[in-house]
Amino acid sequence: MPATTHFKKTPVNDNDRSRSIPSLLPKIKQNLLLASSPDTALKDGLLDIEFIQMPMGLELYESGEIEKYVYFPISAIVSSLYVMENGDSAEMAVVGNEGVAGILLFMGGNSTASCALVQSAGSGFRLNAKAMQDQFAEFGPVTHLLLRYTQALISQMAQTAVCNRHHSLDKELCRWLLLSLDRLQGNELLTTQELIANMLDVGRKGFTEAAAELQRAGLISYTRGRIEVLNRKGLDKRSWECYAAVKAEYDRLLALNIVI
Amino acid sequence: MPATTHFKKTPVNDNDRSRSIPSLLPKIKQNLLLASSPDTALKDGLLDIEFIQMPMGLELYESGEIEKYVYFPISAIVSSLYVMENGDSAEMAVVGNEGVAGILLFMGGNSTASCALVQSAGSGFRLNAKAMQDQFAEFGPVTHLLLRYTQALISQMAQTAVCNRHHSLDKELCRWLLLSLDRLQGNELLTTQELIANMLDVGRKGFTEAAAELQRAGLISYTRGRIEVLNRKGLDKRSWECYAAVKAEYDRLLALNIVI
DNA sequence: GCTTTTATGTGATCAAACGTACATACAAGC
DNA sequence: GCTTGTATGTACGTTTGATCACATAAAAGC
Repeated sequence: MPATTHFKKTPVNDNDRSRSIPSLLPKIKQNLLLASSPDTALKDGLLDIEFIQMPMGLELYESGEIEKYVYFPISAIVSSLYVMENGDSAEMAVVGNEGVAGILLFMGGNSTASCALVQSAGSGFRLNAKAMQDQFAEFGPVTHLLLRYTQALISQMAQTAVCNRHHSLDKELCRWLLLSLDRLQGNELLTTQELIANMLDVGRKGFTEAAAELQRAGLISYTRGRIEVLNRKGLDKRSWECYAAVKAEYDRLLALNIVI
Repeated sequence: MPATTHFKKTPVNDNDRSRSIPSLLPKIKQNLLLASSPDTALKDGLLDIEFIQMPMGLELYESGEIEKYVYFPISAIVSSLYVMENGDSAEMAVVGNEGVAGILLFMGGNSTASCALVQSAGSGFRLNAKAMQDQFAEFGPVTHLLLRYTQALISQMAQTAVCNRHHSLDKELCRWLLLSLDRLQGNELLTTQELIANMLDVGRKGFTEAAAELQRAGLISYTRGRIEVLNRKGLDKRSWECYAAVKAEYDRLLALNIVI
């Protein structure tokens, strides 16, 4: 896929809307949460699933709104942000092909206090709220999988909060880069520094310094709109356990490589 | 209850262990989450519930441990902390008589990355893990209530994270005081500045200044081990929406005054 | 090739918060 | 009344990051 599609302006691509589930199955399996769901659940419950493009900057939902869909990214990355009235915000969690955005939908409250933003362009699926809630209400394997995913997400939020509270920008950046990278193929991110800075709600200035610092240390290399990670281990080490702890918790709770 | 019991050192009081549920019912109803549960659920599912004293500083569980109990505070307040390997920590949420500590128990992962600490002494109930999980597995009104509570808790975590990220100490303190006060009777907190400072993992120095600032503004008044809130509205205003947003979300999701 | 837009680098100032160390003052025990 | 422990106040220097303004440099459009 050429890099230009990363800046596509069309909000959604409905071309694949009419495809039958069987033809979508290989793609569906690329979302690890969907891949871990029993095939029966996929066939019965996901009739309304739609394959969509998710361009960078697309707002999946705003705070306070009632959510109409949940989103299962494949190659896209979604950031969950909490935004205050005065515009102050903080990124709570990153969601990629390991999970689903819109988790609070099936917790009972219809709206959420956070908003979700496509941080890195790509594709994914969306499923309407009703179908998702029905699946959840089965209280079967899918329900338990979603609950464990929720717990993993909570862990990520907690770790993010501590990291925000205590660590300098460059450590935060290390954690962020690794978390994002895990949800992509390859070693490069196509985003501007300013976008990341906005995501973490940190001044671009401070951010630039942190990035420069990491580049000096030989851990990353960046040019306009592109950040390449050169040394994952180095970033990991530099982030203290902020990245490793989150990753361990995801592995433990979701055992993503194993189909239930 | 005399103030001295607030510093009781005995970890748990098993005196009431043998009481039958009916005789405990009035007390049970003091926890709003339990009060909102259908009576049938209380009678069927809570046979093993135990009334306990929760002295200040008691650690209900440590990070990584497998939880044996969940805790429903009545007059106690529990803080949920996330602690890193190097000791850096952050308070994620405050739990009082409106909720339950140990929420992650029924999410599927057996252990939790956070730990819980009694921040203000008092009484409460504990219920063994198995009984709690069985109740949750019924997937009835109690399950949905617990899920909504979880969502409220997530909102509190998110708001706390943003507040940590952006606001000065005195605003954080305002939020914290109000959240704690909501979970107590009266207008005073029996805690030392140092304990609160540890809770928020902020230097005692900075904390003292913030407290002094609030006292100068006539919002609180404190002496050793005792903080009295003089002007709730003032604190609310000063905390921006950090307190109000959390409170609104709890009210919306739990409608605590209404029995389901 | 030129201009326009957008991304990134830099510099200077300012406030908030940390760490450390020390000073004070209240409380409990004997 | 005295000592001891603990809670709180204060002062220093340092660091980090926020803010604003401006300089440079790479891409995009024509």
